[in-house]
Amino acid sequence: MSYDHKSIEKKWQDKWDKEELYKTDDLSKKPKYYCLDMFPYPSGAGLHVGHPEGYTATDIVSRYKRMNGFEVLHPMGWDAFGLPAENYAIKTGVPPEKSTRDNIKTFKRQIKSLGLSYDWSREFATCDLDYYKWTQWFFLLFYKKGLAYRKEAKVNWCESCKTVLANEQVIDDHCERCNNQVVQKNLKQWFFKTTAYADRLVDDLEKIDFPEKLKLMQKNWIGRKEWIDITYPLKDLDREIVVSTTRPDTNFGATFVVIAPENELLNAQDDFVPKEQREEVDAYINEALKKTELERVSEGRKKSGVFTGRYAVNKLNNTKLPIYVADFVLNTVGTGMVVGVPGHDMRDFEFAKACDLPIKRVVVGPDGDTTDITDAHQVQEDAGTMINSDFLDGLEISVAISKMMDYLEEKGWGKRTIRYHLRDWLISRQRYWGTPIPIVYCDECGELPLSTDELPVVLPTDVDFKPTGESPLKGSKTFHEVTCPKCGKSGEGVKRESDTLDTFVCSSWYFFRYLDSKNEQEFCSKEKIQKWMPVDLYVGGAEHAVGHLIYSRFFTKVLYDEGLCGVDEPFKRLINQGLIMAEDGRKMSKSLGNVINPDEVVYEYGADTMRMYEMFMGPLEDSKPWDTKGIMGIKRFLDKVWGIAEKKDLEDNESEKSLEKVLIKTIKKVTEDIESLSLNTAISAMMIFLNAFQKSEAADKKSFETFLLILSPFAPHLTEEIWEKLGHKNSIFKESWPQYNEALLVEDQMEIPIQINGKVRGTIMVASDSTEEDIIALAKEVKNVQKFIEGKEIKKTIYVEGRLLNFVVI
RNA sequence: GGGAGUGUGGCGGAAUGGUAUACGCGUUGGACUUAAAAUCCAAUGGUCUUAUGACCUUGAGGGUUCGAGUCCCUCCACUCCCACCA
Repeated sequence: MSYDHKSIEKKWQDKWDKEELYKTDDLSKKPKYYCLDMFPYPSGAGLHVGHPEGYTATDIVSRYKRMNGFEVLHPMGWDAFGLPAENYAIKTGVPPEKSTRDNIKTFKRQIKSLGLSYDWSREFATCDLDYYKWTQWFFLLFYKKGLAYRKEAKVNWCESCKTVLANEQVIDDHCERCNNQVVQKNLKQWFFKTTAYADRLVDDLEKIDFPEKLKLMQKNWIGRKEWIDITYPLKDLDREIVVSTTRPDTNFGATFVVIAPENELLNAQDDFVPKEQREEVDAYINEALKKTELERVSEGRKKSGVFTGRYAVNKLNNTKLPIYVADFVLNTVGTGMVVGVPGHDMRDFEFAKACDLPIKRVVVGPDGDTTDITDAHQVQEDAGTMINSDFLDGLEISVAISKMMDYLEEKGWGKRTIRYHLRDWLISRQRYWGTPIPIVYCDECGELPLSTDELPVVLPTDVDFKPTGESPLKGSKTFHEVTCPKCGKSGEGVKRESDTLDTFVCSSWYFFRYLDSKNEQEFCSKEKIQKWMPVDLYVGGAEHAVGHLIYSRFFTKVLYDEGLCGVDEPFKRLINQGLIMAEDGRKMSKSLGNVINPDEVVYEYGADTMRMYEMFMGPLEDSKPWDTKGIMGIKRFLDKVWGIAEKKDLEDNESEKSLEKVLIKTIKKVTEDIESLSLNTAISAMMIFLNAFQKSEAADKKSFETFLLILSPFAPHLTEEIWEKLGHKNSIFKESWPQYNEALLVEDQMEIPIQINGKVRGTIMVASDSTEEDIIALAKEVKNVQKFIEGKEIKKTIYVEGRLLNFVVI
């Protein structure tokens, strides 16, 4: 018996809206629960089936928490600035503002069709003027605290499109749009000093409930390690160089030093490179700098380099190390120089082979090999015993590392330092569709921040989106009408910053704005922060592991230090939902034509079926393939529920004992499963109950109503409709979550499997209060058991209370 | 190259070290129907067996344990993240 999902779902969505059923009360005395989804980027493609997965999970938790007496904050908004809208504008001429607003409309309609219990009164988009005003305010806060600064950095540049490219627009070193080769260009750019918080970002991971996998990703990304800066005197020049390493243990095996082509030591003004080598070195550097990082890596790891003409002295053994310049060394790592130990580092080995440099063994091979290293397979990197290394001989590598560090520090030749893989966050973009940066440049006074009462800096509309090679805001006439905050001059010589902010800046604080989205005086009032932070549950994709989730933590820590927020971690618990794959097991993509449109599923089967199907597919965190046939299983389940409500013979009689037990088990299982977000097994449990209910001779109204309550967070429309049909005046969501009495689960009989040597040979039914002796005696009478113990010695008997009995025989 | 994870029926998946395959899909048979769909009932890991039952089975191989899908070791396959990071 199929129910009319279209009219039922529409009816309740309208009613919930009208009655503002999900509006959150800031003044409520109930305990708070902040349940948050990662807000979507409203793309032109519309909602994807991946979105409802996370949204349904948080919706179930929100409804469940409300029924458990919590005041729940469950908001939604739009991550609205970004590149796709700008690209669309370049292609079609439609302004980003227009296409973005249209997309938001579509997204909102689609999300609403799923019956999600958001408090829409708090909605905002990051491109709203009164949102990005506060994003600018955050920039000024960071600037004031010395956490925002400007320096030269490389950008990807496409000569034919005359534009800067984001990393994701560079495909295999070529421009996504025109396929032209991408080059690197230096520009002055803005940074946030995330590195200042590196330690706390690592250490505080212990305080929060994130997936271990994600914590590890963040740890590795921040990459805190102990290094040692070693000083090397130069030969024939009264100077020293500092080379940093995490592996000083192999330093007796050093045969050369390599320096990155970008390194400033190699500048023409510096006397580091002797005259006779100048030409050759410059030629090499020019070639190297033309290549992008990607190109440098992708050349099959072929090594090249030239001798600089200079030598460093290894004080450990007074050997001369020739200094080379080579592009496999990265200037951003350590001090931009590497000591080459070709015997025990693959890259150094390849380089030594390429430049015909000597190779020295200082670690014994795994098979006791102590011969000369001539072949790549002999190169050993991270384990083994030291040899040819003076005081380190015989030590394991791990021990040798700290011993060598101690020695170098004692001698005053080196100094331990903590270094990080994390770099400062490059936040400026040479783009139009983003938050303008509130900085003014004056010919007289230089770089100046605006004061906060001059905000917002409004994004102008008199802009040509077609790329010209410069930030689009540069060409606006109105935008640069500004007076210098210091000398008051205006006109020529006073200009605004024309870069915009990375959209990740906008999304680093949006979870604060929901708390107080209409506040015109502050980004959020202190009382509201005090009341609602931290977010109790945050659900979203794993792709934000080392981006958004680090930036948001960084922002919150800055606010904490500024005394504006009482907690220094924004998210108490985080869950990553897995990808939903296409039916063919591949990723859904437009080009493969295997995309499932949620609108069609909702239209055909209803929102409740769609919601429950996505929850039933498998564990929330796993990636799993879509199966259109599988939807029918859920559809049948909901139709059955409807069918029961339609039947007139639902009586107020006493429920059967056995059915009552199944119900208690179901409440317990669903309650625990929602808490742990194991929603697939919660649904199985409800199916088991429904099967039992249908089979039961005395299926009663009371049990059915209790079942509706636990089903309601999953299938809100259907349960609400049935609730009303059964004569209730108030919304089912105003009811309390059912409690269960576990004591009623105690059975007077229990089934005990009998094992012989761990193999089940029979089962017995015994009274629940039977003693071990009783059970053993009964077990020995089972025919099949006797067959296996006859004529054998029972060596040992194991009884696990209420679980099983095992005879060990020989 | 580094790090993390995953391997269970035809498929998605379930199992605090204690009766592996719950729940759903699919398939097969049956009921209802002139017929089909829908619905309902039954069966459904494999091999052997008349039945009772026996043997095998959680990627492969070993180990610990009275007992292993679960813990340990070796190997194989796949997935994700990072990556010339010194």
